[in-house]
Amino acid sequence: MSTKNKILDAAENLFADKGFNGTSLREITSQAEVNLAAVNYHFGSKKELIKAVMSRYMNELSPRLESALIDVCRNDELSLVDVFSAFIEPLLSLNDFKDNGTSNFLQLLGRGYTDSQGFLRWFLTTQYPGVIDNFVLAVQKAYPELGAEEMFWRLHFTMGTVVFTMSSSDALIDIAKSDFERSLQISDVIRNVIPYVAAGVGAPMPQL
Amino acid sequence: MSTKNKILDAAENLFADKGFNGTSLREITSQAEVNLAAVNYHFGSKKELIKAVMSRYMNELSPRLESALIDVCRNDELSLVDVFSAFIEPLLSLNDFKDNGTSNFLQLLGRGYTDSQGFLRWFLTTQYPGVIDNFVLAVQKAYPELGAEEMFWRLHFTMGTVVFTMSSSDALIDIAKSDFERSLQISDVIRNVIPYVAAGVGAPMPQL
DNA sequence: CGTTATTTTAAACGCTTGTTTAAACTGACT
DNA sequence: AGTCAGTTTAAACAAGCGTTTAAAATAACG
Repeated sequence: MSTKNKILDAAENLFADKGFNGTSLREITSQAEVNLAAVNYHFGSKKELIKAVMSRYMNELSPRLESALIDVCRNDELSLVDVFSAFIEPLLSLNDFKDNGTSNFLQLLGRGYTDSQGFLRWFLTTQYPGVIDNFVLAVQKAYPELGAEEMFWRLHFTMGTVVFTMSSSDALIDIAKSDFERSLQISDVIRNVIPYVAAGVGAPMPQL
Repeated sequence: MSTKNKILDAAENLFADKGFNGTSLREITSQAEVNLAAVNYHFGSKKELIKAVMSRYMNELSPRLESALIDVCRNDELSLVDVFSAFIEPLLSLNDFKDNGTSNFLQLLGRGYTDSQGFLRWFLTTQYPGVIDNFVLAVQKAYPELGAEEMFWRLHFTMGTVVFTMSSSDALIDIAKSDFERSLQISDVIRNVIPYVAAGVGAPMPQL
C-alpha cells in the first residue's frame, strides 16, 4: 500500500467521522502511520487532500449513477420511486470498492455541505454536472407537472434528507436497535428513505 | 446593551454563519466590541456560551411550540399539513424577538446537529423533551396507521430535511434568487418545505 | 468620601494548527 | 561504484486557538 493511499484511507475515515475542520493532519498521518510532511508532499495542502478524497469516490460513482439514471428514463411509466431507486445499486456498489464505502461517502457528502462554507458544493456541482442534469431529467419525466421552482426546492430538501440521515446514520441505527430490539443495516435506512423522499418530491403543488 | 448581550448577539450571528467550530472567540469579541476575556468571565467557556445562545432561543420557543402542538391536536380531522403548519407561527415569532431570529435559530439548530459530535443534540432532547413528545402525539393522531418504526425513521428524515435546509438556507436563497430572478425570504422556504415533509411522513407504508 | 464588589482590560500562557525547510534515505540506471 | 530523481524524515516555523492572570477601571453601598 502506497503512502498516498494510506493517507487517503485514513483521511476518509476521519473526515467522515469528525468533519473536515474537525480533523487535523496530525491525526491523519498518525493513523496512516506516515510522516506529517507526507500530506503536503503528495497533495500540496489539506484542501487538495479533501478534494482528492472526494474525487476518488466521485470518479467511481458518477458514471454508474449517470447510466443508471439514463436507463431508468427508458421506462415509459416512470414513477418517482423508480427514479430514487436508481441510486441504490450504484451507492451500494461503493461497498465493493471499499469497506464502509457507501456510508463513508454519504457522510462525506454531508460534511461537505455544511463544513467549509460551501467550497465542496461548488467543487461537486462544477466537476460532476452530469449526475445532477440526468437526475433532474428523470424527475421531470416522472412528474412533469412539477414547476421549476418547486423542483429546485424539493431536490434540495431531498439532498438534505439523505445527507443528514447518512451523516448521522450510525447513531440512528444504534437508537433504532435499542428501541426496536432488532439489528438494522444501511439497507434498512435506504428502504425507509425512498418512500419518504419519493412522496416528498411527488407532493401536490402548494397553493399560493 | 450589556456586555453579556453584546457577546450573545455577535456569537449567534457568527455561529449561524460559520458554525461553532468555525468561529473563534476573538471573532466574536471583536464583532461585539468587547474584550476577549469577557467571554470566559461571563460564560466560563466557549461550550457554555454555545449553550447560552441556544437556550435564549429555546426558552422563548419551546412553550409556544408546545401549546401550538397541543392546540392543533384539538382538531378532529387533523392532517399532517396541519401538524407541520403549527410550527410556522412560533418559528416566525422569533423574528419579533430578534432580527433574523427565525433563520438564525434554524441555522444554529442545523449546526448543532452536525458540528460538535452531537453534544447539542443531547442538550436539546434532554432539556426540552416536551416539544418532541407533543409533536409525536400530533403525528400519531394525524396518521394513526403509521407504525412506530416508520414513525421513528420519518421523523428523523424530517429533522434532516429541515435542519439541513436551514443550515444552508442563505446559500439556497442566493442560488434561487439568481435562477428565478425574484427575491426570496425564509418564509418562502417554509412554505415550500411543509408540503414536502407532510407528504414524506404521510407516504404509504413500504411493502416488506 | 471611603471601602467593598463587580466588571473591564492588556498581556501572557500553553497548546494545536497547516505549512516549510533541509537533511537523510531509497532504489534504479549508467 | 556513482549519480540522480523520488521519497521520507525530524525539526522548526508563524499563526491562531481557548483560557488564565493580575492590575486597572467602574459601580454600588454604608
